[in-house]
Amino acid sequence: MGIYIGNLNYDVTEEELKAVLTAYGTVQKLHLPVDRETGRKRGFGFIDMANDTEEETVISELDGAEWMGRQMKVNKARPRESRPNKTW
DNA sequence: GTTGAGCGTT
Repeated sequence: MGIYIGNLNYDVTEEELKAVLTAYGTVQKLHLPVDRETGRKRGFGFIDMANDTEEETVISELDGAEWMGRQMKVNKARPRESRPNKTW
């Protein structure tokens, strides 16, 4: 299970995000999705920590924390497969 | 400005 981070500043980059997360553990994966049709940032991201303990630490330390001028929402991520229905 | 990809079908 990865971690979901929402309400990010749209200008935040992967390396900036990773720099923050590294302070609480080992970042294994990091993903900042971009809108597939427009190519713009979406203001949220996903990360994977080395273990559950670090995961909990990141969530408890960063959820609701103000960063880059906005309060991050940090939580356990949901499975990717659960896609809302698209027309196709 | 809050849950990732890919393919118009894996």
